[in-house]
Amino acid sequence: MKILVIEDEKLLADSLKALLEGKGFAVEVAYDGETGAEYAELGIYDLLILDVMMPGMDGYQVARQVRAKRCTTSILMLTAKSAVEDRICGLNAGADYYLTKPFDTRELLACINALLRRQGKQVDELVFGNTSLDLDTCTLLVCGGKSVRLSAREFDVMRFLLQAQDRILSKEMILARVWGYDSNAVENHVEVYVGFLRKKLKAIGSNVRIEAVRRLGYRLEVEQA
Amino acid sequence: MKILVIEDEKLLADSLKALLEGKGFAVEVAYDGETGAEYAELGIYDLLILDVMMPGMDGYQVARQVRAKRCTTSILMLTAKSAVEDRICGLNAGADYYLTKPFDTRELLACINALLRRQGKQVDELVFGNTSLDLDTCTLLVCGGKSVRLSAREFDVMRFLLQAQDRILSKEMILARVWGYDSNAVENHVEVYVGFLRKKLKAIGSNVRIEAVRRLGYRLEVEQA
DNA sequence: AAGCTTCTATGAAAATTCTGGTTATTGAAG
DNA sequence: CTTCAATAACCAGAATTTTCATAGAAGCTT
Repeated sequence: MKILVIEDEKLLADSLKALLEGKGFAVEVAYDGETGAEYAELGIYDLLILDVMMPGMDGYQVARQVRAKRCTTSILMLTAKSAVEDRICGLNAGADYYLTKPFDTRELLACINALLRRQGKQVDELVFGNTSLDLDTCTLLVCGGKSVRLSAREFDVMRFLLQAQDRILSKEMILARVWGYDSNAVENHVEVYVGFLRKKLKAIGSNVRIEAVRRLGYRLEVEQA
Repeated sequence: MKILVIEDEKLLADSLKALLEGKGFAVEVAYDGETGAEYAELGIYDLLILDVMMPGMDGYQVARQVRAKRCTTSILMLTAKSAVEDRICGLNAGADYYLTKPFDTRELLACINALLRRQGKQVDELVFGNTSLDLDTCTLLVCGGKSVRLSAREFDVMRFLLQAQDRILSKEMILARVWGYDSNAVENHVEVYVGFLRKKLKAIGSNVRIEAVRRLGYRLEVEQA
């Protein structure tokens, strides 16, 4: 995670850098608006922390220019100006969050997390071996390879297996979970669907195998080459 | 643009609703946390406005539950609690922005815009494949080609599909979003309107197909030549 | 009436379940 | 260490059920 701090007060800028680096971020600092905007437009940062009041180009101008260049990096505006008008101005200039100084460092970190969480590839994916299950599209895909759609029932079974990772799931458990506790489906249904899934896993070249564990059930396993 | 307000003070809730509807948003209100969470989990809203202090389930709990259900709707938290700890708690619970009462309506609107802008949903045109939807004229058009007018209902369905891009939308979700969660429309209505849209997409030579995903719903797909 | 929306009905398609038979694995007895 | 029942797993295809697409009629609204 790469953060650019644009702040003319060296003291604050440097202490921010230290704080954030302590939390594991890669931090760069620009001490004026012009260079800040220039760096920001590279589009290589995950977040900009932007002071409003700076000599030369102020924070609003930087935000507007960055946005005008279609750069969508999240912007956290940080300033001593606490008037409502200033906050509105900042948000309208393209900021994603507005925090007034003096700020609590824990609050700053919570904001940063919220912003990164929002843009972060909210990976709605379950993974095992080289294979993952996309929850949005019900698609099973091999890392950098083929993919295949699952039917609703196949998807439910696969998801349950992936959630269990390499633990063993009994057929009773799978039945109860996928078909429902009170359905009258029988264990053979599980066997049939495991069969379907094995076929599809093989078709896309997955290294995940559904291993049958006698008397106990099934579990996922990564095939050794 | 659909907003859900979760707020137990009827007066505030209703004036928020009026304010936002005046700005062209479709607004629904839940007067307690439980029903609010239930509605929110439908995933049909573009934004949740969430009060923290409510009897029963409070705002933090609602946010956490909604996030636990993998619902990524933006959350704007609104509350009288102004302590730093509360703001941190809200953000960590999954909120995207934290605003303290009393708030300036212009600031609220600026926040909402910032959040919606971030979702990339404020654009005047939704695009998929070679086809786009003009929000001003309710017109579906193929890049450099023909165009066709959509009826209001067709438009709502198409817009929802385009917002979801290639994610699968269940008929239930489309019903809730387009016809309203409390309408007595049935799933066949969705099927019928998908039929209409397919006809129009074909008529203008679009490469966008509305694929039916059995048991799960519909999704957009670009037709391979 | 025209156009949009809703409703109903029907055939088609696909997913799911069921069935019966074949193959594999286990554990105990020889 | 074999052999052999017994049990479990697997498979292919048929039967069933569910879901989907479409046409056309009916109802509204303007």
